[in-house]
Amino acid sequence: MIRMGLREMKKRQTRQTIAAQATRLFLRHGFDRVTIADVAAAAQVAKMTVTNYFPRKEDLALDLHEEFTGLLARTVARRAPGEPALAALRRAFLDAVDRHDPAIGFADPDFARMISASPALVARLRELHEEREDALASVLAEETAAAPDDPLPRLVAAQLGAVHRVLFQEAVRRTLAGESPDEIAAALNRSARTAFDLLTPSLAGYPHTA
Amino acid sequence: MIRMGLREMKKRQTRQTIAAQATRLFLRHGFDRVTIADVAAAAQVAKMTVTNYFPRKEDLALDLHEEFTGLLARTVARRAPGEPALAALRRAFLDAVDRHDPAIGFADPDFARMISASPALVARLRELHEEREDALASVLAEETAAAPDDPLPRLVAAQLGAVHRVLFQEAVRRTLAGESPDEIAAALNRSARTAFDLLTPSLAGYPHTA
DNA sequence: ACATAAACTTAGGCTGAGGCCAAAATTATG
DNA sequence: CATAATTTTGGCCTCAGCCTAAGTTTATGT
Repeated sequence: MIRMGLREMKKRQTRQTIAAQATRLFLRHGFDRVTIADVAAAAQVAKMTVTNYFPRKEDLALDLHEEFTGLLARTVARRAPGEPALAALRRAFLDAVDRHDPAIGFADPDFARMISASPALVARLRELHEEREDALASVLAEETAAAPDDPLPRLVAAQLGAVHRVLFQEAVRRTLAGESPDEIAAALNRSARTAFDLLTPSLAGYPHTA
Repeated sequence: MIRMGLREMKKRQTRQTIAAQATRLFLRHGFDRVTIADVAAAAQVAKMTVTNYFPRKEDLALDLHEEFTGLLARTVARRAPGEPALAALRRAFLDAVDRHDPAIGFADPDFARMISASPALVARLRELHEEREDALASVLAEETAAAPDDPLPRLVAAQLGAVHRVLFQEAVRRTLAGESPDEIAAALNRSARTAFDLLTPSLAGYPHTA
């Protein structure tokens, strides 16, 4: 049994209730037409409490953060010793496609519609993609013991991040177009192979183990 | 002489005055501490007039839009027939470095500081990078007569866009660090070569003219 | 030249996000 | 059981973004 006081239990409970009510309202009425006050009322807490748990309104809808932004960095950090980053990410992505993993873009059509319809959420998603790329760049810089102003880790992270961003967007686009998860998976599989094949000549040897 | 009515003249004048006053205030006090009402007062117009010309407050500080977002697409569209996109962009970027072109990240330290200090402006900059990438993707898709769901043009555009984004960020970072334009140009030249060399194995043959 | 139409500007008000604060309620700790 | 730490609360404030209705200026057709 995990050590956890009553206080922490209640916090989780409150946070969970707020997020659940928020998601419910957002899906029903659209992100922009639901106010923080509405969420607070539905969760039966004060407006300020909502803000305490979710500093920005967008976080109410995109409560992934750590899981999402650390995805690429974790995959690379945990890969087999000596394996190129590109190969590890390729494998991980294709696995995620098979799992219909939400982290690479699989989502309910309603959820996808909610996100796409809101400029604020789209902007937040852009920010998350960037954070994810930065985290990957950090791992690559560390691993290769690159000098602080060596542009290579950032460049490689940008290439790899770009691939994942484009594939994420394709998943969302197809979801909005009404395709089934299996159709989307098949298409993503093809696109991913195209993408990773494209980068292979440039990145297959990174990081250099020489 | 260009044909232009009195009305259009006045509009330009008003827009120019608003933008100038806004920039002056932003540089002096910081973006977030200047309100639209302040700008309106300084430009001696109504608050709503400011909003009419610049729907978003961020546009008051980043009034580049067309010039910036069309940069890559234009370079590729106007390159010599048969020249790879990568080669054209490489040449254009290195030229821009020599020119200390603001469009690739050269800016006054004060201006750079103003942008970086404001989350809203940083977010807007992300959005502009994305628009630029989308414009490039459109040109590439058109040129290669790619099928609507062919991921290749988007992937290539993402790679090329990523390079430009990383280099832009490096320019800003070095500006904030107090480096001189010449120092920055020298560093950017090296980084750009690294970046374009990195992509060469993957992209030198795109688009295929076969 | 004049009247009418079109376009732009204006003042004012409204909503909602985000930030702040002091007080009350709740939980933890000695 | 008392005291300290934390969370919640309600209320207040500023400002961006949007709207409306009216006023002003410029363009157009007769």
